Amino acid sequence: MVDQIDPSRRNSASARGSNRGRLVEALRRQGPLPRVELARSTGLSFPAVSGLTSRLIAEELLCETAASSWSDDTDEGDSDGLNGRRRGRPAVLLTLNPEFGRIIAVSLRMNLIETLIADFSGSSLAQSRLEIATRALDAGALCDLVIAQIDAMLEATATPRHRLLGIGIALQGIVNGDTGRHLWSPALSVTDIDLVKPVRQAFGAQVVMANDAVAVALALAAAEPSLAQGLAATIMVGHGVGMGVVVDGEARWGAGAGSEIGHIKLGSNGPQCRCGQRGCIEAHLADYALYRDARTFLDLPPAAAQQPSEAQMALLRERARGGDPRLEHVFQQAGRALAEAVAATISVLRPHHVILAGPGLQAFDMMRRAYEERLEQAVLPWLLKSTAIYLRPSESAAIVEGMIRRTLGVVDRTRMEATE
Amino acid sequence: MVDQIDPSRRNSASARGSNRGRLVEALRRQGPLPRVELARSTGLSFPAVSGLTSRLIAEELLCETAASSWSDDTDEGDSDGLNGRRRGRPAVLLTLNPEFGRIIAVSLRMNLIETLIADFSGSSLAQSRLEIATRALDAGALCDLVIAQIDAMLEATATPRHRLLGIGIALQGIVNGDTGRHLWSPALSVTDIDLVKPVRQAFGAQVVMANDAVAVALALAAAEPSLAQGLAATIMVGHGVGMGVVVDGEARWGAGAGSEIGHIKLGSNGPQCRCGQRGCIEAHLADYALYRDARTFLDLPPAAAQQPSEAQMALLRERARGGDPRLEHVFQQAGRALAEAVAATISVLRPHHVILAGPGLQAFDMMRRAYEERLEQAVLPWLLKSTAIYLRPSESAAIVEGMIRRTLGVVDRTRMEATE
DNA sequence: CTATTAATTTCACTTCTTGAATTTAAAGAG
DNA sequence: CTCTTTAAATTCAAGAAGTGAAATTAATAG
Repeated sequence: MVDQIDPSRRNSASARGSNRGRLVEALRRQGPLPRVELARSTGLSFPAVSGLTSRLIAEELLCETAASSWSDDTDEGDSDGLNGRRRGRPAVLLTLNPEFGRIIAVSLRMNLIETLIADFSGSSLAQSRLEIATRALDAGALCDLVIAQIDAMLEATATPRHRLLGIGIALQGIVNGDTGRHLWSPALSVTDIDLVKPVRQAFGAQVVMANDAVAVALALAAAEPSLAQGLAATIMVGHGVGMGVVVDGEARWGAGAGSEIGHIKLGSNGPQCRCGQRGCIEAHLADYALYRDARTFLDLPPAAAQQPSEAQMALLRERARGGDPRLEHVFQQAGRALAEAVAATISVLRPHHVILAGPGLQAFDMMRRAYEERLEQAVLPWLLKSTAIYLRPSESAAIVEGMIRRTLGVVDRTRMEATE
Repeated sequence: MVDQIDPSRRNSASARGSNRGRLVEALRRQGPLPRVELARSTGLSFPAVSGLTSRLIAEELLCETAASSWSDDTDEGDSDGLNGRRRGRPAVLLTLNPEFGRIIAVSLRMNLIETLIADFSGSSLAQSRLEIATRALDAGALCDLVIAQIDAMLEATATPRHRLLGIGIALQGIVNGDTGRHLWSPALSVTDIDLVKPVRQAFGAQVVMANDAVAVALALAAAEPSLAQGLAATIMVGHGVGMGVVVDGEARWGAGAGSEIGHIKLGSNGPQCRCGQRGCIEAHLADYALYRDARTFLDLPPAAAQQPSEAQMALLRERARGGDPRLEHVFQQAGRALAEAVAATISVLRPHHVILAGPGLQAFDMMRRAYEERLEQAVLPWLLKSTAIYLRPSESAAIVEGMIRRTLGVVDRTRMEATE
C-alpha cells in the first residue's frame, strides 16, 4: 500500500524551503497526519520524517495527538470498511502545536474593522467587530486604531507579546504586492499609507498586508481541496468588486495584491464610479452602485457615506423580488457586468477555477439570466468549457480566516528559513 | 569584495531544482560566468561550485572558455577602470557546452512554418521558412509537415538524432498549458490536435508546445534584463492579438498557454471576429480586421484566405499616412482597442511591465493619440503609474528564438531532475 | 625574481538523507 | 492469556552534498 515513492521528488534540494518547512506546510495544508503519510506526501523517507519531526516536537512546533482512527479515504477503493483501528501499530497523528504561538488577522473594510486571533494551528480563539466611520480617520488615527484592536485581542486571550508570531491585515482596496503599502481603499480617505512598518514596530512581529479578495480566495481554497489545485480566481462582489488569485492553494502570485478587475470599463460613457472614472464594472455591480441607481427612481433611505448597510441591501433585494421592472433591469445590468468581469478574468488569466463570492452574490438569482446570456457571448466557448465556475456567497468571516492562513504561510516560511 | 553571502539562500534545499540546475540556470540566464560569480549569484560556496562544475564539465554539459577579460559592470562603482586583466589569477569563464546537444523550434503561423535549430548554448545554427497554405492541411498532413521540417533541419546541420534534446512548437492560437494540446488556431482549419505526442514519438525528444506570444515574451525578457524581473505581460499584435506572461524571466505561469486577450469584447455589438463572436478586441485591431475594414471603402487587392500579406499591410499603412480620414479613423479605433487590451491586462494581472510587440505595432504612430487618450480613461491612474509600458515592434524571428529558450528551460529542468 | 592578488581547489568536518533491519504497539487467533 | 501478524516508527551504518579554513595556482606589479 505504501508503495514506492516517486523518485523525482527525492532531490535533496527541492520544493520551497527546507524539508522541515515542507513538513510544516503539509501539516498546515492537510491537517493532522501520521508520520507515514507525511513521508508519502512530502516524498521524504521515513527516517528523515522521523528525525525531523522529533526535532520539531522538541522545539514545540509540533505535537503528537492521541492516536486516533485515521484512515486514508481519498485513496482507491481500499475497502478498509471499518473506520476504526486496523491491525498493526496505530498511527500517531501529528499536529501543529496550537500553543506554539498566535496569529492576528485584521480586516479593514468600509466602516468596519474586524479582528481575529488564532492559534498556530489556525483555529480561532476570539474575534471582535468594531463599527466606526473609517473614512473619517487620518493616517495616524487609523494606525493607532489597528494597534489598539490588536492589543485588545492580545489582552482578551492573555497572549504575551512574544507569543504573537504574525499579524495579517486585509484591506479592501489596492495593495502593492511588493511593498505591502496600501495605495488606495474605498474604505479610507487617506491613500498611500504604510501600515506595515508601524505595526511591525509596535509588536515586533511579521506583518503581512493583502487584498481582501486574496484573503477570501485563500479561505475558499483551504475549505475546498479541489480549488487548491491549479489557478483559481476568486471574484468578490460586495462594497466593491475585486479579485484574488490563488495558485495551488497559495497566494504565491502577486503576493497579496488583488486584481482591480472592478475597474475594467464596459464602455466609454458608463455610470460614474467612485474611483473617479466612468463605466467601471464596479459602477454597475457593487452595492453602492445598485443602491444609488435604485434610489433615482425608488423611495429608499439614504445610505451613510454612500455606503448602503447590509440591511439596506437586503431591503433592496426584497423590493426587486417584489417585481419592480425598473429594479429588475438594474440587477440585469449588474448580471451583465458580472459576466464581463468573469469574461475578462477567463480571457486574460485562463484560470482553472473561477469562484464568485461575496455578499453581492446574494442577488445572483436576479442577475442569473442576463449573466449567463452575456457570458456566453463574451468568452470563447473553448475557454468557457475548460473553466469551472463556482458560486460561493461566502460570509464576511472568510476574510479574516483567509488572512490567518496567508499570515501563517508567511510565518512558517520565514521561521523555517531562520531556523534551518 | 566577495562579501558574505546572504545566508538565507544557503539552505541545502532551496529554489527550483537541484543546485546543479541552479548553476545551469544561472549560466543560461546570465551568459558565461566565472566560478566566483556563479558562487555569488547562486548563493553556493566556492567548493560546492567547484565540485559541481567539474562534474558538469566531465559530463560535457559545461565547458571552460579561454580566460577572458571579465568585469562586473553591474556592481557599485568599483572603479576597476581597466577592463583588461586585473591582478591575481584570472577568472575562467564557464559556458554551456554548445556541443552538448541541439534544440529545434518550430513556429506555426498563418501560411508560414518557420524552423530554427540552435545549439545547447542557444545560438542559432540554421533556419528555414516554408510558405504554405496552412489552412488547407488536415491533422495528418500538418503533423507530417512539421516532422519533415525538423528532419530537414537535422540533415542540414548534420545533427544525429540522439543529439536532439528538445523540440519546441510555437503556435498562433490557443494552447492548453497543461496538456500542450492545441485547441484552436486561426492558421489552421483543424482543431484540438495533439501535435506533441507524434512528434515526440518520431524523434524521441522532449516536445514543448506554447503560444507564440509566450515565446516572444520570453525572447524579449532574455534580450532585456530589466524585463526579466517581476511579472511581464507581452501583448502581441499582428495576425491576431495575443498575450504571453513571463514571471522573472520564465514562462512559469500557465506554462506556455497564452492569454486570449484578443477576444475580450469591447461592446455587445461590435464587428465580426473570426472566432465567431462579435466585438472582440482582435476584430478592431488585428491585421485582417484593419484590412477588411479598409477594403469596404478603399480599392485594395483581396487578401488570400482573408489574411493580408506583409506587403498588403505595408500598403495599407502607406495609404493611411497619405491622409485618408476614413483610414485614420480605422487606425484610431484600433488604437482604442489596443488601449482596452492594455487596460484589461493591467487591471486583471497588475504586471510590472507591459510590452507591446508584433508587426501590428508598425502602425502605432497612427494609433497613438487614440490609444493614449483611451488608456488614461480606462485604467486607474494609480495602476497606470506603477506599470511600465514598452514598445517593441519585434520581428518575427523572436518567436523561434523565444521558443528555443522555452524549450531549453524545459530540457535543462528535466535533465537535472533525471541526472540528480 | 619575488611579492601581491584573486580564483580555484583540497581537506577535514558537519549535516541531512537513505535502505535495511529492528523495535514497538496494537489486533486477531488459538 | 499467549503467540502471531501487521503496520508504524526508530535505529544504524553508509553515502551524498555542503561548508569554512587553508593550500594551491596563475596571473600582475615592482
